[in-house]
Amino acid sequence: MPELPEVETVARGLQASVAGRRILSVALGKTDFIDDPVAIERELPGRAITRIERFGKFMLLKLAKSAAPAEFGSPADENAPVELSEALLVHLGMTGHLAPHFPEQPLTKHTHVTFRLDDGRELRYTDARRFGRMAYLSGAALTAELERFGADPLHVSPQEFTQRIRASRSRIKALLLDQTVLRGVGNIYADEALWKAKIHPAAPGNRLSARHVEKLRQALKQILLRAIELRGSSISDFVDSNGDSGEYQQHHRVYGREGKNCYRCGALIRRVIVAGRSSHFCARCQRAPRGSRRGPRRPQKKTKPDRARATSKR
DNA sequence: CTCGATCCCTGGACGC
DNA sequence: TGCGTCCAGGGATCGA
Repeated sequence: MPELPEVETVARGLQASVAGRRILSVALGKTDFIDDPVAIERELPGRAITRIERFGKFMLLKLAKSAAPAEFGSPADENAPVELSEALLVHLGMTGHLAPHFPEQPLTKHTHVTFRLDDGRELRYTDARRFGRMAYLSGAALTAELERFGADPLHVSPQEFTQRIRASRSRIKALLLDQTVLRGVGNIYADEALWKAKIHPAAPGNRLSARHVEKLRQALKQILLRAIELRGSSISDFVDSNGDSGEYQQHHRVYGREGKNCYRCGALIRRVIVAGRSSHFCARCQRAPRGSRRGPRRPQKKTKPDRARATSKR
């Protein structure tokens, strides 16, 4: 469940611990979560990690060709100050970890990528479920990839936020989770922000008042900033690049509190599926939108004819 | 345009 | 103790 605060925490840790290091070699394990494994093996060795930043739920390890001694008389250099942008994108998915280790530390299970660094350490990526993603991108491909994503909830202007939310009839919970609308928000912080702003997760974006939308923007930003201060939420196995847990899970108001009392009004916290995700909310504080009745929802209990093995792939 | 369903994957929780 | 089953969840994809 690494979302924006958790990824920010990890990125800051890596910025402090491995920025400036050069990658000497790459070792890959399972690669089905890597866009182009061959490109990783080919391009990364020799590159320096100049900086680590968060982009939505991604970490961007910015790379540079480390002082490949220019050949004599390579005139193009002046106008082409190195590849303007090349980076390794790392998405932690649900269970991804990226952290430096000393070579003598035993490899933990599910370690799929190891970058040997020029200071003797290894930057290791582990991911049990492999819901994460890794990709080496440069130039136009990098730009195009990043442009797919929406606004950063920490920096989006009130105007843009309002425009993005009210432009859609989708339910607000779906909009918050949609990375092309906002980048970085996941299930936990979406629920927390909606609770704080007193908005029902199933409310259509275009039916929210301007006032509610602005309240939501502020709630989201406050919650994310506070969560970053507390180094994220550790609910399953999240730890930062130092192996430390976050603390924000102790401040959750609705997430994971189904059946407990609302901290604001005392009513029971409920959990329903919205946009295919568990959504926790207070039925009293967060009123259901008027027209959202949809009629009695047929539970449509378990539909497991059998484990269909029809993989399509690609 | 929007939605639900399905799949990917594994570990942990739970029932027997 | 151990096995089976369900669930979690970000994101891609497909059909409705």
